[in-house]
Amino acid sequence: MDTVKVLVVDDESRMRKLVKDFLVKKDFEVLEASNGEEALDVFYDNKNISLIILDVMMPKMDGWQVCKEIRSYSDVPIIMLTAKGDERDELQGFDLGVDEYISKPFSPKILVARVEAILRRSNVIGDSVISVGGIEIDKAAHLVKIDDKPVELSFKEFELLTYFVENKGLALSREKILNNVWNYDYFGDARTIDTHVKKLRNKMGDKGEYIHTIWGMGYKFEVPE
Amino acid sequence: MDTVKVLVVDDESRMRKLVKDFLVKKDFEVLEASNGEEALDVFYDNKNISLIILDVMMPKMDGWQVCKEIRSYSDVPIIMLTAKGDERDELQGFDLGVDEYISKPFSPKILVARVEAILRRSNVIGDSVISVGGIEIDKAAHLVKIDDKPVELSFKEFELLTYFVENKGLALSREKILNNVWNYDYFGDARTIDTHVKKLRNKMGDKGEYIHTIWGMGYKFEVPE
DNA sequence: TTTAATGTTCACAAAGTATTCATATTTGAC
DNA sequence: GTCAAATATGAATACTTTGTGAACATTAAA
Repeated sequence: MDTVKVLVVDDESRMRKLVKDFLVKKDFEVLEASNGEEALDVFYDNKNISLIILDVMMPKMDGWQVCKEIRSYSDVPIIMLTAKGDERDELQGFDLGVDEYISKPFSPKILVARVEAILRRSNVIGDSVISVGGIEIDKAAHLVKIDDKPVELSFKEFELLTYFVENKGLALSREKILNNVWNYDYFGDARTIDTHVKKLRNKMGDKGEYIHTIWGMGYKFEVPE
Repeated sequence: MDTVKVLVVDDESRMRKLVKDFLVKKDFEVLEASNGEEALDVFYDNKNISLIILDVMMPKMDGWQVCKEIRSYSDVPIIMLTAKGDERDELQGFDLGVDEYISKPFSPKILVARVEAILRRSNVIGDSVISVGGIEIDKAAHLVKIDDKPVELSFKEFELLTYFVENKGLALSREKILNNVWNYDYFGDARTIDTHVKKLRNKMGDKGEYIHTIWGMGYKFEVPE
């Protein structure tokens, strides 16, 4: 399986190093940022960051702002680190869509354990086979089977189908699809998606109908009852 | 939407009540068990329990055993409660597939916030579904159901209905509707709204009557008592 | 470097939707 | 009830979005 990328954001390099060392030991790939602005830059420049560990108190742009900004684009899991033990702060964090909230000082081992727990829950690690309505996606093997027959998909087609399946039942705007299957800074034509959807539908046979067009909005993957 | 079921397992009834009260306030349905064996019974007798809050120290069968047992059958999210602050215990918990680990004493509000965070991550709590008088609008899925039957609405119709429902009971002038459902710089005929209202009413069947005309003023969405 | 596969863009056809408009109907004031 | 103004309605038209095939660009493999 590919390495899992984690972005660690803290203004203290000592703290970043501490966290990084423990994550690297568990085979995570660690990216770093020393303030909020940098965090956003790094996040948008790298496509598949799986989790963000975010310090609250930072110069330029604090953790809350970073969290808000990122949440408007992405559902990536976020763990907040803070020195304060203020309950209201913590509740505020959860309202912003934070997944976990850890007070300094903390045990690095436990931080890593929580990272793994959250990634497990968000299907990033663990079972790499998703199966829905006769469609079987093996992320680790980069393989798709439909009704137990292998289907040859290109890289982008695979990514797109995986994104659809992982978000089944949800209406997905072209913008959202671009942000998640392509890079955030992709400046291409949104119609590219249409072309890929067309090819996907063709290759999927009957099951191509599971990808519904929502006119004026985007697409939705849905399996019949 | 259906209520979300949470199973609270603790041998102290005082503790169960505390947790239950806070969960009920947030519209969760709470089931209780006072020891490990009971917890398993309740879990297997109830199909759709969405999350388990599990005390570690209990007579008969402790939290770890319960967790192990349940994990061999189910991926239901589990939050462990414990009096100890022992790191090794906590790591052991995560290894067993625990999602969260909270030390007593804890803030009930924060417990509830963590419950919600985990359920959000496991896609149990979807983006809010608005439901009024038999009309159900799922914005995330871009879907409208009337009396549990899906209704096909066009993009504008969907937006218009959503606007009505989100402002039920309020008299809405055409100008206001134009500014909110259309763009502020929309330069078209206000009669356009009439046409869309007409189509909406048709597609809504009986429930079309919920959109009232306010003569000389605009429209109002209202459900009968 | 060449070749093959994949990804992207584009133009046009096809489908679906929004808007306008003419006419019918309803409403409230007198 | 009558009238004028407002709203409802259906059909025609204008517009937008999407599907599709082919050309072009890019990347990876040979």
